[in-house]
Amino acid sequence: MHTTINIREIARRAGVSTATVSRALNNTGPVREKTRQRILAIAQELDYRPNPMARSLTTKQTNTIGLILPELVDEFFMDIIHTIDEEVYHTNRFLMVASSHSQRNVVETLLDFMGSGRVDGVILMAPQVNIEVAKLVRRSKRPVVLLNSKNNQQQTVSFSINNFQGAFSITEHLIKHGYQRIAMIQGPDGNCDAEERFRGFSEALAKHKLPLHSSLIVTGQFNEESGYYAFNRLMSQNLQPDAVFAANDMMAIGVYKAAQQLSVRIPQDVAVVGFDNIYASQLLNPRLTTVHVPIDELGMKAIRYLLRMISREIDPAQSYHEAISTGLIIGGSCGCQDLSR
Amino acid sequence: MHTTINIREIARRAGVSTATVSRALNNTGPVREKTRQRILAIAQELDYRPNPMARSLTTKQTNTIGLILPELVDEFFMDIIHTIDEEVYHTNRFLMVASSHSQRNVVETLLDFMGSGRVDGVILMAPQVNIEVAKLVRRSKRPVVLLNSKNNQQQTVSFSINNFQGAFSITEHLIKHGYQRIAMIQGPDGNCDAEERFRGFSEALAKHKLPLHSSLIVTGQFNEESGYYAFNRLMSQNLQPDAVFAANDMMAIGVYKAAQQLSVRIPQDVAVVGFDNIYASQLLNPRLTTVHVPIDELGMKAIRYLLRMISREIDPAQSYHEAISTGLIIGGSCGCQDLSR
DNA sequence: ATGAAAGCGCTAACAC
DNA sequence: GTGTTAGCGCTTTCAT
Repeated sequence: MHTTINIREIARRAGVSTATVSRALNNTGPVREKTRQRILAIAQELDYRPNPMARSLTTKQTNTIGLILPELVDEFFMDIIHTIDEEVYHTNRFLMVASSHSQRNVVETLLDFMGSGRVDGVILMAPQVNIEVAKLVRRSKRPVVLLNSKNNQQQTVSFSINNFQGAFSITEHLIKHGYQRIAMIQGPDGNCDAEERFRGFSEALAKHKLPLHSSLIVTGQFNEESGYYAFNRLMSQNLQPDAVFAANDMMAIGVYKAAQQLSVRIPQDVAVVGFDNIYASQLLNPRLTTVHVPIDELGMKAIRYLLRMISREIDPAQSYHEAISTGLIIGGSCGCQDLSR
Repeated sequence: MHTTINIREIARRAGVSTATVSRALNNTGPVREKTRQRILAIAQELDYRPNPMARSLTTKQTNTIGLILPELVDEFFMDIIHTIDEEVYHTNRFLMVASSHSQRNVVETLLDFMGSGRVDGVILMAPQVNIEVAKLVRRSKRPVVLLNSKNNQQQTVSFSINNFQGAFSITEHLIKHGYQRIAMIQGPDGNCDAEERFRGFSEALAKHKLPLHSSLIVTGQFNEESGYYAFNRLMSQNLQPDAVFAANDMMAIGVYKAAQQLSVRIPQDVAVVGFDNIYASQLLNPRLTTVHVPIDELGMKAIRYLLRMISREIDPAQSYHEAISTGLIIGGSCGCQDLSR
């Protein structure tokens, strides 16, 4: 088994110095055309591939992007990975993916990624970013782009879904249907997506002078199971809702399951709407009315911005925030004539 | 902004040599306990993190695992990533993810990952692995584990779903229902999952002496749209099926949509079954009868095996193959009493 | 246009 | 138990 071929070997065979080989291969500095050709030919023939570690050691560039997600489940996160991979691939870089296995660990993962120079930059999705993490991000030598974090973090770069606007619109949509007792199944405490969605909900109620019944507000965990239990709880009390806004589609699916068991008809007895527009939401019967989250756009903007920070085309110290608009997807679950089936 | 702190700085402050620091930090070789403590304290205080590139350069280990998937879409692949990340994380490694953006590119990605030593090993899912790739894998210096590839590749390590068995069972299940004209919507040509599923289907028919009508075999692309068109085609011909086996759930979803538009009732008019048991399949009405694919187990076995190859606990030159059994998920779409709703 | 040589930060013989 | 030193493979001044 032949030993790994390195730049010295190429240089030796071409009868030049390693410096020249380096210049020829990287198009950095002048090399006589003839020499260039010779070097390239030899490198080609030997299938030479520069050792990325050695290169990184000198250049301090890894050509690697880090992506930290809260969890590695759901098509939602898959879409993020997909979009970012696409962009990373086209710029000849690599993608490291990690999930923040616990809140404590966002910090560790971040440190491992950045502190030691394993990546050139990080995209961090952390709907529950705490102060410690925020501090870390601000101090980081490598650029970091935040996704769906509290947008009041100063001195950071972040992109997020306009949760407020989405929640506000869909709530107004329910109000225009004439529903009077609109319940909300909130997302988990401390999750800023959840908070913003709740804010959109309550401000829409306020605008239309509808009361906010505390008994109609329950908290879920953004998963199917909690939606299921939440709906059961809502229907078992005196004040029953005529419409339910689940803070995400997974919980809405739980609502559908519970409704079926309780023989509650959607939307005749209770209207249901969600948030995210996941693939499964279109399979529900009736199709779920929900808020479309342009996840591709989110990922795309984040990675493009990060790459420009890395190339210093944008000053990494400059803070920036952008909220991406959502859109309403009308199904039959809100009481509208469902056009999709 | 202070310059990056390195091992020399730690050594200087501790009044020892870099060698000692290295030994203390890595628990390799003897260090007097008192010295150890001092070094550790200083490292801690300065929040010192060894440069992984420098380390890799000497040790020839990257602590990074490469994962190459056909595409970065679907919960299916997300589950793979999830499982592998979990294991990778617990062994203090990192995960690089890439999709083989085109068949041509499996080769390039593989070469980039391995040839240059960016990763310690690779998990490659390539249902259409060609000869060029197979050769590459066999020659590779770094261990490679193949997922769902043709299991007749010699001298490789591979894990796969037992597609044959799954397809055979579910086809037999349909036969036991008494269906006589069972159609199959196949997966794409050259895809070995697809081929095996078809083989299971046709052998089951053969075993029960049922004819294989070529007009009842159509080819899809493993996506919803192609399932939709395939079903339309099947229903528009003289010989209409009384049951349809879609080679994966996504195509089965397409079948459901087409059936609804054609006012074909499932299972009264035509029974439908799928393969994969994706999340969405349980949302269909009636719930889809399908084959459960233990994707977690697949990912887990692959990564565990790979790690053992990397640690030389297992000889990487030794070839190995294991097929993971599937299970039947009974819904209402095959004509069985659906228990789930 | 090319080469010599320093150095990136770390590990691992080998010496003491 | 600790230090010296030679790399690992590459890029990059600085000469020439």
